[in-house]
Formats: sequence, structure tokens, C-alpha cells
Amino acid sequence: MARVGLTTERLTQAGAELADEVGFEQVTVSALARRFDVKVASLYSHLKSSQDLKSNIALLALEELADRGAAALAGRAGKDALVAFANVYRDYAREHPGRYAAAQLRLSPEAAAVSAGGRHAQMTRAILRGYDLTEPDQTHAVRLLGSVFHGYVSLEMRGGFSHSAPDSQESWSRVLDATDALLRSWPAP
Amino acid sequence: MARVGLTTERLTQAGAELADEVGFEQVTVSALARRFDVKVASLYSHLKSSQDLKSNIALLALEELADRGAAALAGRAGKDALVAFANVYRDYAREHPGRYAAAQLRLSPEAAAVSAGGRHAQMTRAILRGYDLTEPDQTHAVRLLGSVFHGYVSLEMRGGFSHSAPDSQESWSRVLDATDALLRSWPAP
DNA sequence: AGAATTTGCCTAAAGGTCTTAGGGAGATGC
DNA sequence: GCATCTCCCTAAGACCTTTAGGCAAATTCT
Repeated sequence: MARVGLTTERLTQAGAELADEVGFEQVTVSALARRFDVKVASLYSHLKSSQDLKSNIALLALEELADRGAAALAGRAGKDALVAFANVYRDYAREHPGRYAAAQLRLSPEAAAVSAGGRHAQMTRAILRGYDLTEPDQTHAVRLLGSVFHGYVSLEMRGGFSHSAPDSQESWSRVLDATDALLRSWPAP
Repeated sequence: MARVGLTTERLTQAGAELADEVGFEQVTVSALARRFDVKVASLYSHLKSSQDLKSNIALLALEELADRGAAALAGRAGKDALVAFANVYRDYAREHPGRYAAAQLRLSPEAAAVSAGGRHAQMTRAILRGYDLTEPDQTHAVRLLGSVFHGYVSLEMRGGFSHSAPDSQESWSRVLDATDALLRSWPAP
């Protein structure tokens, strides 16, 4: 029989594309097999389970996101870095909604350990170097930034801001302005 | 055959309990039928589809959340209102993780129209009456608050803040302090 | 090159979920 | 008491997941 050349990597990549096309929830081993014109059981040589596939897609998305974040942060500082980094998240979610959804998957501890999650936290901390925060406020601020970025993007993708004025782009800019202002005058406890 | 007395309401309620016990993803028409000791097909007199069940659970969660929010806001203003409202979200998510996850479901336009989504937005606006913001900054601030609340709770539930100091409760307090400070000195465009 | 081995995709099969169609027994109304 | 309606049932088709075992292509060894 004709060999297609399946590998875990190709399956993960194709799964990510599938997620962007039909939604992460709809990513299924069967659908992936159809895409490669191969029988379903054949995928199980490269995949432990359906959950494993989803987890791999999540790890891929986290890596891609971290790579883009690193590129955006290079040579920038302060508000410039903040805005660039925030836009990485938002743009990625818009370009790759399925992958972004995948990145929200709750990972197993083992998967989380090898994920790019640590890089994300490091980069967020790097942004804060442009502001004058000392520990433990820096950690609080890291968590706030994560919340604002993820929260805004998540609500926007769900359509929360879509059918009312002012448009979401405008709010996004103002939210980032406000966040920058907050970091510059972080309140004492 | 013994009649169990199924109704859409009872199914939705039981589905919400099931979600809290096993996770919203695991809520299934089959599992619900087992819980009522009834055959699966029997549920389809009260449910249009599996998606319909999930949507109903989401609507229930949004209502409960709005009810709690309204109760928390009664008689409070300013930072007091902000903190109380924020804690409603966080506490609800901790008490009812499955329901909270359900509330994140992307609803159909029809479902969204009858949802408590509007009440949530109204209440967030009400909080901002304690601060000195004029349109369109008020709308931007509504979106920021939604992002911070949802983003923080969502990341916390995913375990993002669990295994590092300082503990999440501490960060939550400081994030709310910071948000209050930001609303009091909202930057001009 | 030919043989031995490994690898990759296959068939087969069992179990779970969703959904629709149509039937029979309990509850309700006259 | 009888007719009607409602509720839950059986039956069945479609799809997804996962495991077991087989055959042929690719790779390695002699």
C-alpha cells in the first residue's frame, strides 16, 4: 500500500491547520485521517490518543506564540514592547483561532513542563523591566498582564465586543494605553 | 414504565451539577441519561440536541452569575463594588468550575440575545458610576474590567498561578487594587 | 543483489456517543 | 370507562475512539 509518510509532526501540523479551519473542538482523529486519505487506525502508530493529538497541537501553538513574542520583543522596551507583545497575542488569535483555542487547553503536568509556558512568563517579566516594579509587585503585574491580554482576546474572539460601538480596535488601543499608565504608576499596597 | 418526570429545567440543572463534578467537556446526553436512570433517547423529547443541552447550561450559569452580581452590587459603590463584583466571578468559578466553563461557551446569536449577557454589561457599567469616566472611555473601561476579571479567573483555574509564590489570593487583591487605581486616574487619549 | 528485519498502513472488531423514527403504557380529561 | 395525550421505550443508522493482528514496502545486513 502507498505510504503517505505520516509522522507525529506532520499530524500535529495538519491538526493545527484543521483547528484553524473548523475549530479546535472539531479536531478529531477521524477528520485528520480523512485529510491524509488514510485509515483512522493508521494514525495510532504516531499518536497515543485523541487527547494526545490535541495536547500536541496546544504545545505547537504555545511554541509559535512564544516565538512570535520573542521576535516582537527584540529591540523594544517600555510601552513599545508592551504593545508589540500584546498585539502578538491578539493577532495570533485572529490569524489562528483554532490554534489559539488549543493553547488554552489544560495540559497535563508533564506536557506543561515541556511547554513554552515558561517562556511566556519570562517574556512578560522582560516587558516589566521597562517599568519600575520590584518583587513581589512584578509577579502581580505579570499576572495582571496575562489576565488582560488573554481576557481581552478571549472575550473579543467570543464576539463580546463585536456589535457595539466603539469598535474593538479602538478599545484595544485604549486598554493598552491604560495598562501602560497603570504600570508606570503602580499603587503601593 | 415508571415516569421519572423529566423536564428541560431538571435536565439543565442536572447537567450543570454534572459539569461541576466531571467538567463541562464531559457533559454528555448519555451521562445525563445515566444519571436519571433513563434511556438516552428519552432525553430528546426535552432537548433538541447535545449542543442545546450545553447551551442551556451556559444560559443557566450566566443567569446565576448575574444574580450573584446583582446581589453583590446592591448597596455598594466605588472600590467596594468593584471588589465585591470581581469576587463574585472568582468565587463562582471556584465553587462551580463546570458552570463557569459553560458560561464561556460561544452562544448562537439567538441564545446570546436571551442570555444574561446584557445584565453583566449593565452591572459592569454600574460599577463605573463610582468613577469619573465619560463615554467612550466608559465603554473601554467596561471591556477592560471584563478582560481582567475573566482573564484572571480563567488563568487561575487553568492552574497558571498555582505553583509559584506569591499565592494567587495575594495577587488577586493587588490586581484589584491596581484596577481601582487605574479607574481613578484613567489616562486621557 | 537477495535475505532478514523493521516499519507503516491495512482490515477487523468492540465500545461509546448522537440522533431519528415509531411503539406502548401511564396520566389526564370527558 | 374511554379517548387522548404525554412520556419513556426499543430499534437502528451514523460517526468517533481504540486495540489487535496482518501484509507489504522500506531499510539493513550479508
